[in-house]
Amino acid sequence: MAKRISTGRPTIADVAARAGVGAITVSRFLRQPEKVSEALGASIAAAVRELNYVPDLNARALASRRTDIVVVLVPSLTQNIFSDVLRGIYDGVEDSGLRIELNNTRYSSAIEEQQVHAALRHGPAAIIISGTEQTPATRTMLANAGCPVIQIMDLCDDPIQKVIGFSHFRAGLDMTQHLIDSGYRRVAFFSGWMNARSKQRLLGYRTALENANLFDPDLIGQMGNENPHASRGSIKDFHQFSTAVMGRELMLDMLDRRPDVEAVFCNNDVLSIGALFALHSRNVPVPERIGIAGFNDFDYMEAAYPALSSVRIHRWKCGNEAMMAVRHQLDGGDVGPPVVDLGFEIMRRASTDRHGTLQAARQPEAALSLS
Amino acid sequence: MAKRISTGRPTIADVAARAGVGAITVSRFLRQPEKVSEALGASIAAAVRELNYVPDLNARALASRRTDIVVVLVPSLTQNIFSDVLRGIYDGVEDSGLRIELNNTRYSSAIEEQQVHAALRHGPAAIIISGTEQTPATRTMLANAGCPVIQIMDLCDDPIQKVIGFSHFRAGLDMTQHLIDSGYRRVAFFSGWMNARSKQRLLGYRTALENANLFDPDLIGQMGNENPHASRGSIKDFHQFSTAVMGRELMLDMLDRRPDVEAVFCNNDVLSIGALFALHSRNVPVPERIGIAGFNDFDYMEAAYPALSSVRIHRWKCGNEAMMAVRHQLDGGDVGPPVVDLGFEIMRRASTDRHGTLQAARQPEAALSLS
DNA sequence: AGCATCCTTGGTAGCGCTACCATAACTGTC
DNA sequence: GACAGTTATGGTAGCGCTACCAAGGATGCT
Repeated sequence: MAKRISTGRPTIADVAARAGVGAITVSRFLRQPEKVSEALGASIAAAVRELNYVPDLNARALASRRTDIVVVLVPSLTQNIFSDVLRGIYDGVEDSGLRIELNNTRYSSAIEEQQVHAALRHGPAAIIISGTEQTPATRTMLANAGCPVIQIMDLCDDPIQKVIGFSHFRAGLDMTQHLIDSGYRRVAFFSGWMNARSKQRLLGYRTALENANLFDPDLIGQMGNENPHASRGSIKDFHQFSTAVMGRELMLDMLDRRPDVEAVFCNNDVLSIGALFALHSRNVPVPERIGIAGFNDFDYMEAAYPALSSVRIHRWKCGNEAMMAVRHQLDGGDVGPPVVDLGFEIMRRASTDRHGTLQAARQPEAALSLS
Repeated sequence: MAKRISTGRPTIADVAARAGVGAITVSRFLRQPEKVSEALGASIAAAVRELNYVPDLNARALASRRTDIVVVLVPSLTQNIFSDVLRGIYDGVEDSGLRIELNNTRYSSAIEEQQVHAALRHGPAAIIISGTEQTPATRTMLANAGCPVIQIMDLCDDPIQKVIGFSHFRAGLDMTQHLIDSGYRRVAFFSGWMNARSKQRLLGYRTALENANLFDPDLIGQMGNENPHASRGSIKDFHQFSTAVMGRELMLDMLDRRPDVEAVFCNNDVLSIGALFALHSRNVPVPERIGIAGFNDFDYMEAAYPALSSVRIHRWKCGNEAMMAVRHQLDGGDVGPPVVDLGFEIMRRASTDRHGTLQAARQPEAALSLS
């Protein structure tokens, strides 16, 4: 009778006995098969198969002080932005044996710090963290984590190890410039609650308008000053950061307050959908009277009538490249360039095509496609 | 010189030495403080604080054969449905010390089976799994997992331990009935790729129409027969299950094919948005000429013009109740009722209000709210 | 007082794996 | 053919924690 209840599952010692080798050789074969001769490898593989042996990950973790867990920290689960990033991460994890521990930081540095601290307790294989605005304590912990650390969805000059993302400032700047170039003068900015990255986009908006001598602070519409995620209370009547209802209300309010508004740049696509419906309800012609642009380029932007312009950002790619970088490093590869700029794309569609140039240009195409 | 490089972090032995007690007493104090006398507890707590001791989770896992990891399996990250469920789970995990390992099964039973198998290798604290359609092998593994197992987002008669969700069949049935009651006769059904739960909703739709002698298979519009998630190839040009563009195309096609169509029940809100824009583009009056209903009740349904009817399902609550049930069980509580039906709500809005009854009924309310 | 019972505390012996070192076998060089 | 250098294999000793058992002291009862 054993003193301790064992799992009953075969252990590495069972495999070693059956294959007639030392336990350490089995361990070595499982992790670095090339270091074991072919003959032994074959008999070990056979023993593993016959016993249906599966290594115990906890024992491995204790002995090696390293797990297979990639810790991912995202600020929010509400927005599809991060589901796309996560999809990229999951599509990159396949067949790697890595597991993903997902943490929700709720846009709170304090929660993020605590989660990083907790995560380091079990020696993660790697850490993927959203944004570049970590607290000094978090940065220090991450710098000393002893594993790959990838920051994503933003850019900065001094990443902890590596950052993969794009410039929110430039994205805001370029879309605003597009609106100006399309002939709109009084360009509004709509947003829900703003995080650090939203603020960069707002700064880009402001800069573009200031450069054109068109900036008017009165045209900035914002709802929801609190960070609904960071608070622990009132979980049930949870608020989202940006909703279509907010976009509608912002638009209706702006129409009343500033009927001379010519275009709105929405910090989030979902706001732009709400704004569009508000204009529909008031029979305001889009894009002739008022132009609309969003941010993120979710799929419904293209389907809208009129189709809505937006800034396409590479969410899936961002997550996927981060995971690929992690795997590359875990396989012994180098870190590569510390800053990877994935860029973005200004999607010019009917909703900002004030003078019908887009349609005119497209006409021949459409004709061709019908032939 | 130690034979093995230790972490350098204080261990339980260091704490025990400092507090002048046995290591096991420290361990006991950390896990079940009530079993240790107050005097010793105080000095142990002091030692923990002074040394900044943090237990090693991997060692704990190896010795106790149980981790703090709750394994969550969802079929998709694409749809906001599951981000809401996840939010509920995360809102329930706070301050529990539990960690979440998120797996994406891609609507594939084979992948799900493999992930459950892998997850059980590290003795999870609990498992939360979407749906009730597990393979026999998966069911067996889960039944023997030796930890709480909660199935969510659907119902069945024989849960593995406990199921928390709602009836997709009844939801489909009730919404279709609502359309019939609103005066629509030729009611279409739009869907993208369909999973088991979507099929239940379709069955509800069909049943309601058959009961009213109105079923017409020609009015079912569907796009995307493949399961884009289960395949491993072509990850980059990834398709979503249901998109607004699909909804638009389905609507345009239906208008051409069956101009007599009177209403559409979309299996997903995002399809209904596309359908609405398609009708806008053809100047078809909603809800007078054609009614539209969706499923999920995302926030933009209320903001649309006209506001879109939908089936509100309790995604957040589903995730949250699952997590609460897990914690209750881990704290030694009982499993409770094996089947928890969270129900759903038919949100009647302007898009299905063919005869203006809703508006008429609301008028007094609106007047009151202005006073 | 004597005995049974409960509660608190500690010692021992692993959990299943891998790091470190040692050894043996093989290779190539002069 | 002797030597160094390389490669393949194994033994030992933990990694840091907790399950199990035992012992001692306190309590309650007859």
